[in-house]
Amino acid sequence: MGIHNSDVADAFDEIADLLSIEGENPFRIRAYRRAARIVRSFPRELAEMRGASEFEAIPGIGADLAKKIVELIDTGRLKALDALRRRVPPQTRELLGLPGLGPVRVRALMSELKVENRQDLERAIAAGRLTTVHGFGAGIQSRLEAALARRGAPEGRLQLSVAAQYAKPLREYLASLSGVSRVEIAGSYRRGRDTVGDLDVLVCAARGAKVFESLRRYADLREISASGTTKASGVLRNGLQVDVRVVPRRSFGAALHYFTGSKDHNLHTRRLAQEKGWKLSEYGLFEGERQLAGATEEGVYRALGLTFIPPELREDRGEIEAAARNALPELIERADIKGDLHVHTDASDGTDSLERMVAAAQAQKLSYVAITDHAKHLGIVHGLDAERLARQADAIDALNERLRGFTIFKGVEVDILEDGKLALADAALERLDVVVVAVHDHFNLSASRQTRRILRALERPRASVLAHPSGRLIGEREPYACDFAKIFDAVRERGGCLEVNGQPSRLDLTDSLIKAALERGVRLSLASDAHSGDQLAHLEGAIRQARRGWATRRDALNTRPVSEVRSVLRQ
DNA sequence: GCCGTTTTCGGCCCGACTGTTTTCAGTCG
Repeated sequence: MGIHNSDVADAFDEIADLLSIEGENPFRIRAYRRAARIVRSFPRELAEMRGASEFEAIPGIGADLAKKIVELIDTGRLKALDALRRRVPPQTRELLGLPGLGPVRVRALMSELKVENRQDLERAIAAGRLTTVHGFGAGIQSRLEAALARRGAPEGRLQLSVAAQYAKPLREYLASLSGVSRVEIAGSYRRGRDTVGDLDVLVCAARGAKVFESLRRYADLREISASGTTKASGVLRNGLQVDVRVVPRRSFGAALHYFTGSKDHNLHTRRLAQEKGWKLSEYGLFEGERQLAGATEEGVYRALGLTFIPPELREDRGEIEAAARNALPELIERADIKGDLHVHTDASDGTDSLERMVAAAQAQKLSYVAITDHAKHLGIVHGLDAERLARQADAIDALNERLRGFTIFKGVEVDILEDGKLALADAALERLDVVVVAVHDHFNLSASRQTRRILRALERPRASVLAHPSGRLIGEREPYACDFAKIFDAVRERGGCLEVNGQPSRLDLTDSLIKAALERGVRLSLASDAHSGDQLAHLEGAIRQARRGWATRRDALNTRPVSEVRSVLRQ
């Protein structure tokens, strides 16, 4: 059993929690949390790397944490964590997740009442002992009772597209209120992250109280948990947390910057301000009392000596340094996209005919589309065999004859079998323009077998696009274990493409893997993987994801005109 | 615990809201 990055991150998070309950130095705790975040989204498997010296080169990982990573990979354990668990009962962590309970109050519960987990807490409340502890009043008790009654874990993160269904109506409602001049959904929603934990809503208005009064009447709202003069928090009926912040016009840009995040990006920009002797907060950039910037985000960045940083890049992954050098990438946009190299029809598991998919692509202002129905394989519904694939190719040739200014590429999406062979023989692929290869089963092979399997498939002469390359399904399945660096190099060397799949539940590649791939010079294919005409809109998801991976127009094949695409695919 | 064209020691973002307070600590983002 190998150690994955998420195991390392989990260990660091647990250390941070337990240290906080112990009352350790908050900056030391922050270092562990930061390291956990970095490791969790790190594009390479740490276990595949060379060791301490390479770990130390990662910003945020120093000598001590590098040694701990080595120990965890080599032995599967961490002595420091084991010792910590003996000093602080590990179940106390679950108390930290309850509203109003932080490290100080958890420590008080442990020492005063011997409360170490949720059950202990329930019993203490039932016995009426909670309010005997200093700092615990009736208010906190009733909040805790409510939280304990709700049971289970708090609602997890929503897929971005699901969150959008709630964000858009809320935004419209708030924007319609009198006195409100502008509303933005900020946070990870605005950064285009693949999942959203809560909605951070920024409202430009002179007075917060009136806005919050109206918020209380919003039909989809379940409760308001906090409400002051500039800030209110509530929960929608579906459990989604909503934080609304009201700011005046002169602070709107600074507040939008602050509320968009990410946390690490904000900390970094605030440090920049500090170095110049200034102060950056949600109210603006200040030199003493004097406001230097704040009405617009552009103004805040400019005053800090930075070019405007698109929200998708704000993860403190080098964007601030790049902006200081005026070296940010010109991120890919919808208008750059000329075609889609991965769509399905009702010949396999799609719902629309070839003709309707073509019409939908034309309506999306695309100039080409590749029809890539599934090839026949175990578990694939209505997959095409060589004969049906040939008949579809005939139909596409005939339809291409009639089309003006639009091209249909003949393609297929073919399974990579467990041993790396393809589910169709090379001969059946020869006539096609685009061969999309993909893993659809056996996700749990060892990293070395999974890597060998995919590398072998990429050696097939006609394989051109590796679809949804990590295999992850958001909230359901993690990326499979595999040496992505080797796969990226193989794709580049054969002149193929890595797909960025825009299906809302996939968004695969992930942002950090896209960035890693581009650093290795790999070309992308941004694809909708549409199974119906209206799903061509999923291209938007692929574009957002590619932007988060620092992709420019030049990084994607399907920003090129049809002639160039054909020659690249045929080489 | 990390990090360094001011530093290898001494810093580490900043503000809102709540509750139990009587001037503020704790929590949250």
